[in-house]
Amino acid sequence: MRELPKAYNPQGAEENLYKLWEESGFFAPEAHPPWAGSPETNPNYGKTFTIIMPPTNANGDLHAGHGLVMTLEDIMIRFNRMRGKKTLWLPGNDHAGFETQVVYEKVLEKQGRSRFDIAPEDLYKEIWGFTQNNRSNINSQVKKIGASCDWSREKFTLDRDIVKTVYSTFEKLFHEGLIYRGKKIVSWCPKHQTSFSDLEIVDEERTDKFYYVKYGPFTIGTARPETKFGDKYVVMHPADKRYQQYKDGQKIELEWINGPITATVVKDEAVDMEFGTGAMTITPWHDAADFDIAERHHLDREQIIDEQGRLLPIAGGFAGMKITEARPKIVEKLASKGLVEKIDDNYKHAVKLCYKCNSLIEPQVKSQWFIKMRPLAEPIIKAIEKKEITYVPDHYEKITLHWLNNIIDWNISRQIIWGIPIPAKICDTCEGGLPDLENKVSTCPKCKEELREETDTFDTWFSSGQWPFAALGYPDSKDFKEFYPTQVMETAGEIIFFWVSRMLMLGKYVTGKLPFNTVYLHGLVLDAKGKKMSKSKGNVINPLDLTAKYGTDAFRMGLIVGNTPGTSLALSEDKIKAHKHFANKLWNIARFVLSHVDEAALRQKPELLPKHKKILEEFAEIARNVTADIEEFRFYLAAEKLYHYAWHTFADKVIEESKEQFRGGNGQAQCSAQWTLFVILRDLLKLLHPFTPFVTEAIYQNLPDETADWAKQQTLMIEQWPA
RNA sequence: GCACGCAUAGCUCAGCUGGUUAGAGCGUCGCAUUCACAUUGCGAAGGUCUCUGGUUCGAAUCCAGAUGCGUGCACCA
Repeated sequence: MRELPKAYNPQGAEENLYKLWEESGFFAPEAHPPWAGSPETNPNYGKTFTIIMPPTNANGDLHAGHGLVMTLEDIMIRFNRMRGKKTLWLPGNDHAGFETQVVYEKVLEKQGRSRFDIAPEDLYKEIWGFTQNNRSNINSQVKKIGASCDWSREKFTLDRDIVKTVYSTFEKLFHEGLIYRGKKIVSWCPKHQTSFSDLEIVDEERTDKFYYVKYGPFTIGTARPETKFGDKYVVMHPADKRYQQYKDGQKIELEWINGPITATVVKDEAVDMEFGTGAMTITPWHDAADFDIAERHHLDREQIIDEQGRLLPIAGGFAGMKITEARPKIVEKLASKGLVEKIDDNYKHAVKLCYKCNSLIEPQVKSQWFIKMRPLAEPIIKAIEKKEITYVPDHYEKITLHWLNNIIDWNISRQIIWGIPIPAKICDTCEGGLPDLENKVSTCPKCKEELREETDTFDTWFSSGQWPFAALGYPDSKDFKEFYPTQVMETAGEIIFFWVSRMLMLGKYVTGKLPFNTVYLHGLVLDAKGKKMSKSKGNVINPLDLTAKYGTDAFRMGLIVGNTPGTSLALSEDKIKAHKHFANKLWNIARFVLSHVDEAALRQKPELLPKHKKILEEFAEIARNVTADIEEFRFYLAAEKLYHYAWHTFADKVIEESKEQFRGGNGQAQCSAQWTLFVILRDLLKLLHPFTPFVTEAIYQNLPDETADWAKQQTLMIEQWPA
């Protein structure tokens, strides 16, 4: 008979429990509990289970979404560990290039400084220090969530060996013709002063003015008159009857914004005859569709707007103006020359914005490094079609296929200092470039000119896209050989293209094997009202406040119960509170059982009453169902079933009815009840452990040391799963 | 335009392969308390499962369509 304190106090218990686990050494896959060491006692002997933790951005605190990641992955890890698999959960941090630089720019801003005033190497050192501080901070927060990951294998995306792997991938891609340096139109953020890939751009529907402007004999439509200074090509559809008297290549003299120019007629099928007047002029330097037309017809292109978003000297009197202030003035000038035919005030169109600062994206023509994605995507499309990858929820399969089938080349150049430098030399004459890992090449192989060192860095996703094999020590390490490919990639549905799909492509390309065979995607964690959390809205919920208030187990249950994969979850404090009650209920269940169980009596299995046999059978059924639910990633159901069983079956019925046997004082009935209650409590703790590791361990540590058919382990974490 | 979702109690959502009176948490109302637990227990109210049609012995669940909401991608002179 044991006496537990009246209420469970998570605040006092959790830190020591985590320490107990960590010091036990069982976070590492090498350590196996006594029962797991042979195929006779462990049906999963020799099997591995590996999750590579999505590397946490080393630029701030843990947020609620991280809480969900850590909980989901910890559930899978603890479950598989208890099932006897050699289980590895590899933690890591991401330098998160652009994201971190943006965060750090805000830090600088507060100090009245700017990144453009700091020498690049000094800035790099500062951000390095910043991320190192954040790393240790974040790791301690991850521990508070209860993550049972192997800290001895923790990696950072800027570790020397990771960078080496990233470099060799870059070189391999280049030599196999899959990376090229090309002068193409890219999305440029005038605020952040860097180019992006297509994924960092968001669209927004806007209503603007649409101007009909006379262009010689034509009327052209435009929403951006400020880009039109250099327009010297007027394009129409070859089948457009309205313009059939104008021939492709025909020159026309006309009066334009800053005086007379010679325009050239171009016929191209990209023009939509239904839109505007069916005639348009093009600005290839600042518009992707125009760029394509210019490419097809080998037309000149000229920069009109500089990197800061100001007009260049070609704009004549408007040079130096920001485009927004220039626009009305330019329209005014056009109008004064009688060139504005009409203005439509209600033109709805989508504009492209920087996903981070919502600045208008100004496309620019730049020489950047691109990856040809088509050849990388093909094998993944085939793998998905052959069902070599399981998506949870499965509709992500279609979403991925749709994206892969329409994939475009990936710009991996970023004009920021915080990142992995692109190890290459570039030629300012031919604008080509080549990898030069050992700094050996000095003249351009094509034009024999002197090369200069590339100053751009890689898109962070280029390195994190290689994370599973890089973090495991590809190609020669023992870990890579033993744990790659991994089993599950669990991450946010939001980054399915950014990260998951690119990991599949780069992993398959570099190692020949898919990096994982199951992709589990969770939705967003929203605030209690269902709104996206953001610092500017001030509705960010700090997970550590909640764990401090209600206990980590309650927080974890609040994130898991009722949260189906792929759908977003409104994080309600009430729900977490309810699960604090659950943790306490569990504690009191244990309090009752342990105070009614005679340890000595457990050393011999009693003859069980038929009703107790039936109760144990029903419990075994629950255990089997829960096991199947976890194996099939229905954590929300498994958690709910256990919650329900513990409270409304075990406590409300089994325990209540057992009081009769304890009151009766009948020896056999009482022994049968004791045995039944104890076995269910013990095995219920095991089943609940992946979900609520702390309270279950706290109770476990108070269990008797042995029974007729069982001996207590060092920690509940390494007990054998009861189903 | 193409694609992918969602629609169930006042609120937030479950309902896994179609099968008896559709569930949970929170909220509301009532009752109970020295006996594991007030961080509690018991009970109640509250749902034509968006609509229409179909498949089926049987549909919240499968199929088709409609309506509403959301998301991604593309176009956007």
